[in-house]
Amino acid sequence: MKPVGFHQHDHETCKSGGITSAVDYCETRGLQFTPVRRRTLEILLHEHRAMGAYDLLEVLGREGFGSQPPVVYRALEFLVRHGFAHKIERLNAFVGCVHPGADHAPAFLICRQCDAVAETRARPAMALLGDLAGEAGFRVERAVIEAEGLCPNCQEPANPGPESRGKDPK
Amino acid sequence: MKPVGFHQHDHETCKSGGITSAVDYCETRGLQFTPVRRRTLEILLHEHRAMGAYDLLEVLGREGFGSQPPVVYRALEFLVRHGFAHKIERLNAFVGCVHPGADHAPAFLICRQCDAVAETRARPAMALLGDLAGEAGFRVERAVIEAEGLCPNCQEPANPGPESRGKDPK
DNA sequence: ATTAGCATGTTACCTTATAACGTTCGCGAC
DNA sequence: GTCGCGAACGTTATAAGGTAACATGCTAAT
Repeated sequence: MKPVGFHQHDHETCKSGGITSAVDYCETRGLQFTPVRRRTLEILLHEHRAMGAYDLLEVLGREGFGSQPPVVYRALEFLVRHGFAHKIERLNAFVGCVHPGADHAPAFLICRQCDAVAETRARPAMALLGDLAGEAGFRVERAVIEAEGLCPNCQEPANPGPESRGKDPK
Repeated sequence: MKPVGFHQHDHETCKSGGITSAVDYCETRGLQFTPVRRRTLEILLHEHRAMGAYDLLEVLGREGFGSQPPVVYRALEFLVRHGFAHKIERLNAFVGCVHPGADHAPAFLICRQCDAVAETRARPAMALLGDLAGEAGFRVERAVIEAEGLCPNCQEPANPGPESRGKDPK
């Protein structure tokens, strides 16, 4: 059940950090960090990988929250809107955000083997992209940058797929 | 019905160019550029914007091809696999590729107003991204880069949405 | 107490995508 | 020639992702 981040890290800390910074953020702006929203973010942070809305929904349902799609989509919409989570377009899935608050132009590194997702800074790449686009007269408002490949763990031949939780090699 | 490219261009040429280069490519590799595949590409090139699979399917169906989803998804899979078309993840939609063959690390500029999609070179941004990822030990295999914003046409206040074909401003 | 706003829940439905299976056609082996 | 094969196409059925619309309950302001 090891939560596959790219490197060893104190997962408890990164989970609780994500939550407390969401709490703070909401408090200072009068936003309601309600139980579903909180729990949804907790699950995302705990799993530390991209999860489909319906996977989340199943968990929420089992825990006594509503079990219909709008429940989870609304929670996700809130989390994404305020930067506590991100949608991975490539996967139609969601990840919790580990760098709370901050300036946030994230790019994602998606391991095709174990589904782990890491967030990295996209600012430089964004700038370049903005320039290129500018030459064409296009004004960029936001950009999706998602790289797919192999994470450090999965590059070691000894780790063709971390225990049972990995994807089929297909 | 003006096919909204970002700037004026000889649309006929870009259409027929796309087709003939696909024909060539397929010929030299013994690939079958069948009627459905050809027609699917023609439609994409003609429209010159991102189209949903089901939009395409409707057209194909009306023209006497099969009218069930797998028909269009298979054609698209072929076109995408060989680089004749691309999927825009952000939109769950597809565009014809105008730079046939070539080396191809495309980034997309998506106008949120009129749905026009332009392709631009992503190589420099890719390189940057690859470096950043490398620092984290991640090996990038491919990347999705999709910028959303306003195309030159839609930046002019006079063009809040090109005639009837545009999106609702919402 | 009344009203307004927002969050939650539900039902019903739409869109996007794939699995599984049968048929047809072209082609090389025999 | 015809047998067997692989590739493409077609179908039915169903999975997976996402939203519209409406009812209920809480809280906060008047």
